[in-house]
Amino acid sequence: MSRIIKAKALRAKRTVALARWLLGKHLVRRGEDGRVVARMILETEAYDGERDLACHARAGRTRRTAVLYAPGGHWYVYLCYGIHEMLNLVVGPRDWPAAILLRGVEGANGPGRVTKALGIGRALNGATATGRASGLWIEDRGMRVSRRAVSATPRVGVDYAGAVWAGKRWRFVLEAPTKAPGRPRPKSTSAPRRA
DNA sequence: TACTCGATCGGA
DNA sequence: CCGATCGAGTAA
Repeated sequence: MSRIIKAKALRAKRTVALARWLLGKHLVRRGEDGRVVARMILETEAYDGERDLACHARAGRTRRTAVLYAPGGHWYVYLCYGIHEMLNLVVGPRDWPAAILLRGVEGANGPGRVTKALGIGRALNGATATGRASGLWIEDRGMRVSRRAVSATPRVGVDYAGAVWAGKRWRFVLEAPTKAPGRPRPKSTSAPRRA
């Protein structure tokens, strides 16, 4: 079972909830040669609105941030540190600038490595993320993610945003699904429940 | 036009 | 820890 994520789904929930929801979905890339590669999304980060001082839209609408104001379902790709391409999924309704940075997928840990691994560059900036047309989309392949398999931490590299915004735990990490039988359930010690 | 500084990474 | 490397944003 495998279905392409539709724009509607990317506009219904709030940005932070979507960042968590994307964990376990698959980033699917069709290359020039027609080969299709799918990697499970393992790490995301939410950027939400002009008020969010870590978000590129903090300075409002500019040539670069224009795509963030598009309705959810487009790609936002930009160059960071002059070297690394960063892949973001624009989410939310039109005119609410928000995006989710894809920081990690199976086999690629780190936003710069994700794009390098899948051959993603700025040519995809503004392209649709909700269909095969752009060669890059997201699929739900039925992976179920339990709440406790996800950890939430502060976003990386945004100290400049100040304590309040840098402190938001808007980075979500899915611990790699393990096939092996889980560790034996910790024997519930018969210790008293309360002191 | 002249600056400054990054949503990072790999190597010393 | 440091340098790479370049475009967006800002000030002038």
